[in-house]
Amino acid sequence: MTGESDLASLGALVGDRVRAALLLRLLDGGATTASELAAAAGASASLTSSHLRRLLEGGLVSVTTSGRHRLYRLAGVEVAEMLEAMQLVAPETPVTSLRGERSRRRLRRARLCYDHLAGVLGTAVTDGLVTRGAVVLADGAALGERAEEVLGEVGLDLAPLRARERRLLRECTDWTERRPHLAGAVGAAVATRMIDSAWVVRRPGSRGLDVTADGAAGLEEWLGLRLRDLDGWRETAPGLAG
Amino acid sequence: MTGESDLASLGALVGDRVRAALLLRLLDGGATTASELAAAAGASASLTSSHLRRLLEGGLVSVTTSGRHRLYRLAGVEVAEMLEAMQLVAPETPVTSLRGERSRRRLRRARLCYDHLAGVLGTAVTDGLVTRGAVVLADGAALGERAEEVLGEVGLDLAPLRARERRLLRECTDWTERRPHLAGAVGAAVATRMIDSAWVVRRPGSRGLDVTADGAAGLEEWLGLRLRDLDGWRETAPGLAG
DNA sequence: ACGACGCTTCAACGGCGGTTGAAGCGTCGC
DNA sequence: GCGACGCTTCAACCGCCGTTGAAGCGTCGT
Repeated sequence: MTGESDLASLGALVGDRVRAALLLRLLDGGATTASELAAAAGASASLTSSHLRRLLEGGLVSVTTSGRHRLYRLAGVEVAEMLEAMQLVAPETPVTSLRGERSRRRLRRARLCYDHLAGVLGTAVTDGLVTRGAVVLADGAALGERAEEVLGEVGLDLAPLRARERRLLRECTDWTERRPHLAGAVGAAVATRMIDSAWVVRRPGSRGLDVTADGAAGLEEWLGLRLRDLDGWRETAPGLAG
Repeated sequence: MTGESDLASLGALVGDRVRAALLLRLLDGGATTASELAAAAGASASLTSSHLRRLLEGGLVSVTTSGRHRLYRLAGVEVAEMLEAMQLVAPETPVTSLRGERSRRRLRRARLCYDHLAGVLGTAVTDGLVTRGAVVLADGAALGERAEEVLGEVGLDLAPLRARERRLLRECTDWTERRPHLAGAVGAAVATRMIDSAWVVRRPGSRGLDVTADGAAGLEEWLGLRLRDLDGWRETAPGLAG
């Protein structure tokens, strides 16, 4: 019993409706105010505050105070990875409303998984990188021969990434797609690049993403991706923002 | 809220002292009787039974009945991976007793992580495979040029593994060592081989492993591993069984 | 400086869930 | 077949934790 890791208290920490909603909301990797978190979790300010305090004490989130706002974020990559691993096991909550169904589909289409792309878009970009020889997913995950070249086309330089101690590539099994997508330093860099170039924009108050017209064009040129043709893409309304 | 995965109920399921102990006990990947699980969790038979029922309903464990015994095991790899991811985040329970300290050290030294090696032994074997060019951990995880040859030396054939749909290589960050070790189909095959050749033996009632004299000799010959010289190995008593 | 606002703290309530012990049920050994 | 055994089920108790509403505290606008 003793000397083991304390799974029980960690599980209990995640095992509350409100706290789980807070963690999922924070899974976009951003810093979020307490009030926005309250809204996202559908809970009162006081309740949210007490739950955030417990998440803080449990080391799952960190906080930086900025003026009269307190910005919460996930405590680190391990927390995000843990949440992803849990989502892979957790059953889906039944969809009750039309709103819920729409937001579920949007989330499935494109979202941030802490710092990299996930959803249909995430797996498609990964597939595209594989096709173009930038990434190899045969045995495990490795950089392909054309990695420098392909990533360079969108202005990504591998050198600074290699310098960091963080693992370059990591596979992350997508919760909705049940297929691997690209994570690690390279996955994060690709996501950052796409946000910076406004190929995708964050959907306010969610970890969901919208692909812009620029993004659709850019992805087709860069990786030969035709978003419209992807499984699970057209299920929803237009899908292009901006 | 709706359309998300139900993290909360999953967390709550893990978030109980007894259930967490049961899951950790099952993390050796084996099938275990209800009574042994009760003993491991330090709970009464009836209590254990009710908890196992909930784990069953939650899809975390599966059961096969054999005579008057019921054999429980983890429901799948995803569950094991989730538990590993959680252990990486969970704090360690404070060690209270001498017994606890000894078992903790033994666990740290060598154990099964569902189907592959973990602990000091797990990372050391992984390092050895990297050194010998069977595995590359530079960017992600991939087979090295000498994979066939090196694995062949202990009678492992990659062909049947490739045929399976399961990913060949996966990195699994070790909870105690905080470093990657080898998982995936290859990691599982290596562990199975070592158990079959009696290089290591399961410690009864635990996921801990003991290295035999044969194993120590074999590992030195195969990978040039000198167990005695490993960090964290000699902290404990002899360490050789059989 | 004043009030509005963002957020936290506190005390009190209510209910879910863990725990127990005894009874029930099927399986194995003699 | 009988009893021992492995395991599960049930009813009842009890404690903890999530929830609420109001009060407190620091920060920002004017």
